[in-house]
Amino acid sequence: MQGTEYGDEKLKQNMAEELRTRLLECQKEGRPLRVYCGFDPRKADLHLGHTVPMRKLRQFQELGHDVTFVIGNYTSLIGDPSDKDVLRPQLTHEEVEENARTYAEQAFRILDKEKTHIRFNAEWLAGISFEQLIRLASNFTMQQFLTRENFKLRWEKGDAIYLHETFYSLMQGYDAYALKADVQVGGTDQLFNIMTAARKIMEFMGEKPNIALILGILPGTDGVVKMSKSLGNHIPINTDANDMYGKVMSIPDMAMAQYYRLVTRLTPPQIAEIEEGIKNGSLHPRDAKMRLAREIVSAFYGDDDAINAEKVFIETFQKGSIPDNIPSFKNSENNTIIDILLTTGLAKSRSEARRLIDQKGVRFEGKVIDNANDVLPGNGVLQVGKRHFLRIE
RNA sequence: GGACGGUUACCCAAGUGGCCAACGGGGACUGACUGUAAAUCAGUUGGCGACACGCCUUCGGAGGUUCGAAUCCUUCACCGUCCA
Repeated sequence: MQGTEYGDEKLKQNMAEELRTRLLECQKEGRPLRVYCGFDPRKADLHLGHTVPMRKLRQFQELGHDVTFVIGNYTSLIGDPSDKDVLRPQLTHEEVEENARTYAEQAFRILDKEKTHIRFNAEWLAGISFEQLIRLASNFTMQQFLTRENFKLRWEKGDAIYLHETFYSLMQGYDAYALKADVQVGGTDQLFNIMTAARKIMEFMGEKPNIALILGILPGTDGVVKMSKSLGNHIPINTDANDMYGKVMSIPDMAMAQYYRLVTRLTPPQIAEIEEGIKNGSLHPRDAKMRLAREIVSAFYGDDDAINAEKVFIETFQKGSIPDNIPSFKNSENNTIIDILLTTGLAKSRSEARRLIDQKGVRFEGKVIDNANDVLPGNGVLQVGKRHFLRIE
C-alpha cells in the first residue's frame, strides 16, 4: 500500500484488509490477482504523471500478478470529468484511435511487455444496449453525482453539467466488471469512479467488487497543480534524457517528496533517509534533487544516459557553458540580429525580437546586444534568454 | 415553446460613444537574486516601425448610425440560466 492516498484512514485500512483477504482467496483458487488500470488516450503523449499507476502495475507484475492495461478508447469519447471543473470537449473516434496507437508503446517503458494484457474498452462498451444502460444507471442517484466536488462546484457556479458526463463513471465501472478485476489502480481523482461506481456496478452484476488502490497525484513542474499537458506543467515520457533531467530539476523543492514517492524505485527507508538529510542540513536540497532527476531519467534511459544527462546539466546550467548540441544557422552579411531571431524562430515577431533585445535577453559570444539593428561581427554563439542557443556560421 | 443573460487578447475578466491596443488577475517571456531552483523584486506580453503621444489590425460574424463604436441600432451564428 506504499504511495497510496485515500484521504481517509479508515478507508485505507478497509481496503488493505480487503486486499489481504482477496489475496488469500486467490491463493486458494490458485490464480494471481487480476489488476488493471485504465488510461484515456485524450492526448497523444504520456507524461510522468501517467507513470504513477503504471509503476504500481509493474510492482504487481513483479509479484506475479495478472496485469491489464486498459486503453479507454471508448471512455475517451466523453472524457473523464473527475479532475476538471469544466466540460471536456468530445473527441472523435479518429482522434482517439490516433492517440491510442502510440499509447501502449510508451507504456512499455514502464510495464513488462510480455506480462501485460492490452485491452480497449470499446470491446465491451460499444455493444451496450440502452436497456443495459438503464439498468446500470438505476444504481445511482443524481445526488451522488451532484455532491461530488467537481460537479457541485459547477452547480454552484451555475455552469452546465451535461447528462453524458455522468456516464463516464458508469463506463469505467463497467470496465472493472468486464475484466472481473480484483484490484483497480487509480489516482485520488478516481476515488468516486472506483469506490462508488465500479464497486457498485460489479456487485450489481454479481461480481465481487474490486479493491481500490488509490495513489497520490503527481504535481507538475510548478509543484502545485496536478501534472497535465494542457496546463503545460508536464514532463513527457517521449523526450530526451537531457530534457527530462532538466525538467525534473526545475520542480520546486517542496514537490520532491511526492516525486520520490510516486516516480522512483527508492524504498520508504531510503526516502526517509534523504528527507532526514535535507532536514538536518547534511544533504543539500540541490543534490537531493539531482539524485531524483538521475533516478527518474535512468528508469527510462538507463544509468549511462542518466549520468550523462547530469554532466550536461552541470556544464550547461551550473557552470553556464554552452551545450554541445545546438542548432546552427548560416548567416549572411546583411542579416540584422532581428532578422536572425525571426527566421530561426527564436522570436515570433520583429516586435518580440526587439523586446528581447531591449530587455538584455540576447547575447552574442557572452556580450549583451543592445542595438537591434546591428549586424553580427562574425561567427559565434548567439544566446537568447537562459536556454536558447544558436551557432552562427 | 416562453422569459432573461452571455460571446473582449493564451486563459479568467473589467470596460456600456472619444483619455481603449483596451483596468485587474493567471500564465508566459526577459532581467536581478539563486541551487537552470522555488519564493521575491523589476520589466515585457497585437503587428509594423526612421522607436514618434506615428501607422495598421483586434473586442463572436456581417451590415448600419456617428466627426468618432468594444460600447448605440439591425441581422446572423453560437452558448448558458430559469419557467414549461
